[in-house]
Amino acid sequence: MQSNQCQPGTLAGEIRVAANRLVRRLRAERGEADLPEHLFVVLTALKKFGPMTPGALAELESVRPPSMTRTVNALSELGFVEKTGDERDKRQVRVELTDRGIAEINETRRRRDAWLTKELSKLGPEDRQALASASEILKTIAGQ
Amino acid sequence: MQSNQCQPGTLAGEIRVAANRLVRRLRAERGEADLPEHLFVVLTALKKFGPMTPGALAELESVRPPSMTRTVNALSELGFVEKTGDERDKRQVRVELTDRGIAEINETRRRRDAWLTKELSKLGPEDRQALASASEILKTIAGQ
DNA sequence: TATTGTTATACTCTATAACTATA
DNA sequence: TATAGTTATAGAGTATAACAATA
Repeated sequence: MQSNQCQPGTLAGEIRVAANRLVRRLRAERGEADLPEHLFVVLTALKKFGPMTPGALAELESVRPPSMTRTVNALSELGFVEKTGDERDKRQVRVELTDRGIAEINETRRRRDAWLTKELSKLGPEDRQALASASEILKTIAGQ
Repeated sequence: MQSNQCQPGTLAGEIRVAANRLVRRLRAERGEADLPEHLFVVLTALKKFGPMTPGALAELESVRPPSMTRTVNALSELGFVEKTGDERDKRQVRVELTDRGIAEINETRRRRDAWLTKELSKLGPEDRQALASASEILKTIAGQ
């Protein structure tokens, strides 16, 4: 059932379809109060890696700089990040999590993954392990 | 390294971030000539399941009926599907692959996954197996 | 009345091109 | 000149609301 998908070409299509379908489903399941995905991933990136420039965030998330400018501004208006100028290179901007941003990550995490968490709880440990491994692999591939 | 992601809650976040990042990356890698993802997945669904109504396609892909109407019309204008009225229930529409649509699937598959296929070829068999398993699991979860 | 699908309209997220400020 | 970021504008894909046709 799975062995015939181990050729790289076929597998690529399977992965692409699965990822796109999941993203659409997650959007449909997301509650009104939840932060949109592209905002939330920036908060988690800042928590994981510390303060970053908009350019670095754009590269990490595979979007163009103007898109990240809008994302960062939206987070700033919500009070979840703070933009400060770099002293040494005044072209650069430092984007930093605020206390409210950190709190938002923690509160949101519990709420927003409710549907997917429930689905995952129905799986056996082997399936969960496969998903954990796959997540790591895909994040690495997508971030190159 | 992976065992700490096997709690359903944490894992949900990992999967969500990975899926969204991959979708963005695939969009960035996609060539000009390639069919957009939401059009392509409908062609593959019709190939796999045979002729379907727009409503069934919308449910399968987790989009709303008006969105699927636009998708099906775009495919119809490209000559890849044909819409015919149901004889017995004249409200319903039957969406069917054309020969050109079938050819498009085959031609496109080879082209469009080039980048991801190349990345997957660098992986070992265990990683590929994990991705194959994960794709199946995620498609099932997202399709419910 | 309920169901299937469409049209009209608007929102979200992204991109490219052009611009400003700094190095 | 080159780089970091922003502003202006447009395109793609989705949604909700209102509508038409049929059951």
